[in-house]
Amino acid sequence: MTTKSEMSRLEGDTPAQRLLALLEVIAGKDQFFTLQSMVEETGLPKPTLHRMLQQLETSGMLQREADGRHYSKGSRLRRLAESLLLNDTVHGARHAVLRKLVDDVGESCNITALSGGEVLYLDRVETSAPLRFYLHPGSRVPVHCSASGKLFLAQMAPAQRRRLLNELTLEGFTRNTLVNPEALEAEIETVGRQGFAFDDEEFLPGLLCIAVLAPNPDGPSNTGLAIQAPIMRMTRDKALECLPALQRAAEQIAAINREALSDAAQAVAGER
Amino acid sequence: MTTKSEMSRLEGDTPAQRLLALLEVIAGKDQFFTLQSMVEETGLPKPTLHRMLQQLETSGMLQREADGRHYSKGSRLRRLAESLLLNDTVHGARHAVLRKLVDDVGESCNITALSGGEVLYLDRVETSAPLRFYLHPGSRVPVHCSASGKLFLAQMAPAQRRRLLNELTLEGFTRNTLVNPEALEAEIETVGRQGFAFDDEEFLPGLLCIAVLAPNPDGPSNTGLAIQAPIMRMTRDKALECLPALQRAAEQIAAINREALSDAAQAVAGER
DNA sequence: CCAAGGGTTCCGATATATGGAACCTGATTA
DNA sequence: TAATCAGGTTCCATATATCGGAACCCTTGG
Repeated sequence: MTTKSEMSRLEGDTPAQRLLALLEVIAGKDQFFTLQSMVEETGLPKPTLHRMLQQLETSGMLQREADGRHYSKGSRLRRLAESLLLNDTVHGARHAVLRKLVDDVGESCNITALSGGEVLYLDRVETSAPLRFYLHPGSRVPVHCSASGKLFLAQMAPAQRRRLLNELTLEGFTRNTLVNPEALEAEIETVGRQGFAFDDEEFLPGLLCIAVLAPNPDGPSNTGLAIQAPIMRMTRDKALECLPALQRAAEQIAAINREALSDAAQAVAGER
Repeated sequence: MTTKSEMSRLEGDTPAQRLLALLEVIAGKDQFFTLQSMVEETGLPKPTLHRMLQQLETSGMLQREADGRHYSKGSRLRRLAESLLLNDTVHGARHAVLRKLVDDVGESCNITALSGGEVLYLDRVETSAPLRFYLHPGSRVPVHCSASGKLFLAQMAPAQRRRLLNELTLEGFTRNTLVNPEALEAEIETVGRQGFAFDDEEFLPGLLCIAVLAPNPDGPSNTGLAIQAPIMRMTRDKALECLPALQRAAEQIAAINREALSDAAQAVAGER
């Protein structure tokens, strides 16, 4: 079953990226593993893998058992993982705000960012209601058919926006998707004036979203916050009722971002 | 204060290892950071660091804020860390056994392995008693003056042992350190017969240890288990009273190792 | 309009990675 | 005891990535 099926051959353009991909495979293992088992799992040539594992071993990321054939995760790797998770209060704080918002409005919510001309889902908390859309952090959607995407567009300088939109094809996903540039411009103008945006089945049939930006007084914001619900439970009017809670949450997230930025500027070396 | 003090210039012999070291620095950051701040912290040339960060960004390990200057940890990095910690029940299980042993005997205990001719501390749980030696996982001590080290030596074939000891200098740390090869051989012989070993102030003055190996029927064991206590609270006789508890714990750890190995051999692809 | 402090790009010299093939090693089998 | 085999390890010519000084490009802020 693990023969030659769908192993992704450790994609990556550079050696370093391939090594990270290897680390991900290793991270998922809950047992000891051997060179050979990794060869089968990743499809990499044996000497290549041998070299990679050797590097990880000499740097203390992996360790070998007595037999010299089985590897397991080293203490340095574990410390790295712990440190990564411990020192991520920014994400933790954002996530807490998100969770609270989901509690308040009873629908799935997510935090988004503009990345490479697309909207990137940074984090997401699902409602507990049985009927729901399943979208996960890390996925991307086009700007022109996303509520927060339209907000990102609205805060751009016109020239900048035109440059971006010229490179993009306004792909139509549903009957409601704005594929006409003029219509999109008009919508963006409205959205910019209002300070919030809808996505009324413009990307997925049956999905209605409302979004705002985490306000950033010093310039454009790259943090969107959106509620997503099936139209079975949500209308534009109902969504508007959630707007205050949404804006409150957005302000909290803005405060978290602001703090993280100013901390970084000072770079105080205060460990606890 | 962060000017030119003691930044370690990201040690590492290969690019990949340097990148991992960079990841460790990033892991410790709890805020956004910029290229420039990393240059100051690591001493790496700007273009080099720029390339590294770029690689991490394009692979989703990092992400940039709206200003394009501040980086933060990406979702893929977070997932990697979570996966690393979640799928490490081997370590978790071992640690639980260790913790229980510390409860039972009331003194600090650790799990060790032989690595590159030295004894490596894999894990350690401290007693709560106020007076204690502070040694941490990842540190190394010479084989000839460590209780578990002597056990590792005792299970080697004589030729193998001689090869190792010939390369080592029997450095003396205390009055009790066995620096005489004949005396060491005799001790090893005793230790091998008994199945347990003492370190009676042979490495650190005032520190007494007793160790056993996690038994491995299929060959030599690379897992030692030791109790370490200050002589204020511990004598050889008292240590012997702890031996049954120690051996019980060692057997449990052996069972955990055995399981992890057989799982690995089968390499069943069962996710939950 | 001109600095100045970042970030980004260039590019030739250099160091690494690559992976097929050969080699070693210990365990099993004949 | 020798032949076999399944890993692991090493070799090495070639392809690729890294390195980092220097120059370039932005965005502030005077």
